[in-house]
Amino acid sequence: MVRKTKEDAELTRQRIINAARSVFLARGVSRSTLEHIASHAEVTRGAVYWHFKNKTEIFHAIREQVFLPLIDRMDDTLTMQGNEDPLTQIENSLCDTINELNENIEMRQTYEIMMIKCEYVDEFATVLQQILNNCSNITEKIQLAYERAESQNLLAGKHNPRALAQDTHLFFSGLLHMWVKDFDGSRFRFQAKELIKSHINLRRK
Amino acid sequence: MVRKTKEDAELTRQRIINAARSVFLARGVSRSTLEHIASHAEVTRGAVYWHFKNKTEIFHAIREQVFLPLIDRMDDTLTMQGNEDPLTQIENSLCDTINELNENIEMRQTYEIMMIKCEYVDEFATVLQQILNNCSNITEKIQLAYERAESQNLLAGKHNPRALAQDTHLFFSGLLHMWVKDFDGSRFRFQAKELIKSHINLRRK
DNA sequence: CTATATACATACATCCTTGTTTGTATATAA
DNA sequence: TTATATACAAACAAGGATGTATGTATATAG
Repeated sequence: MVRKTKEDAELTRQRIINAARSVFLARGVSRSTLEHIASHAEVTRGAVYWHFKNKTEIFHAIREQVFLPLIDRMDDTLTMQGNEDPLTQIENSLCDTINELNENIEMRQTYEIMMIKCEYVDEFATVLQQILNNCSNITEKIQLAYERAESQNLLAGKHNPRALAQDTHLFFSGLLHMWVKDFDGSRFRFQAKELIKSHINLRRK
Repeated sequence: MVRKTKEDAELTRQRIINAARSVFLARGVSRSTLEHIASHAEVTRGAVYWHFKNKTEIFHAIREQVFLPLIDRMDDTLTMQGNEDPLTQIENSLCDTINELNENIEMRQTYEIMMIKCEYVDEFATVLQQILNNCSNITEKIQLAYERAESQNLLAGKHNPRALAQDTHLFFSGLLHMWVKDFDGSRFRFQAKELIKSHINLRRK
């Protein structure tokens, strides 16, 4: 069969993306060929080349599909003035991300690909800058929350919010890396939320 | 020229390893061919195949050459009973690693390759387990130091050493990842030691 | 109803890359 | 001194992988 409607076409595009995510995860980005992806999506390389210029474009599509919404949500959780105190807000936003990783297969796979199934050279090197930029944004958001916590006199000791935010960000960054590497869940996944909780409790008065 | 003495042979072996490190760094592990490595080492693929079974073996050689001594040194710094207090001992051991990254080119390159220029699939997947094991060891060492700090009544608040050690480990793990990604040094490298210092100060009474 | 653009499938040409095999000069052991 | 193992270089064989070019059926616009 050929020539579907626009909806059909969009559907095969999505199937190619999903197939690519599975193949990238299993074989790594560089060892994945367009033939692997195509056959896993039950189409031919012709279809893949119709929807994407090359493998790199598929990679970016996968990345954006997961990370663009994620960044928005992270921003919301941290900025939203809920009825919790700022420290709990930080704790919840971190735990939410862990929850998403547990429940959202696409997100979990995408994280794993970006962290340990991809080589950041040539066309992929630009992604590193984007990652660093996102980190800066998140750290700033966390800092704002710590500033609110400080003004509400919730913090133990007299540490400045900037340093606290950077420390929290690095902690969480490390946690995510370990979470991903901990396949069987025996080392980090099972206690991720407790680690977050005690990290935040370190700062509580 | 052919057939050198044993010392000559060992020397070319080392040149191949050094060449591979450079090539891996520039092109990523999977895009690096044995021809790239050979020509960069000014030998032919024949020499490479003589010294190594394949690319994977070179990869492991690079890894072991840097990480085996590193682990030993990290152990020493943390276990050695110096005249500093345990918290300073932890701080110093982390700062030492940063110093090494700054000064030791091979180590810096190797870290970068392992973190962002390598895909952990198939033959490389086993490395993940080794990484997790190393992390466990280091965390335990840090925990012992925190226990000493606790018994010397150096800690602010009443947090258990295990949680503190895990938090420190995750923080440092995140820091190393960011350190590597921060090419121009504008975001993390320049303040890495300050970040370590304030992380430790968070725990100080 | 017809023409055209769309959404693919198929076929083709080219370039690497890998692993192995063979050749060879020389250090070294006997 | 000679035989053999060593430390490579050079040649060989074969299989992918990529990008493009071409073919084609059909939705859709006019």
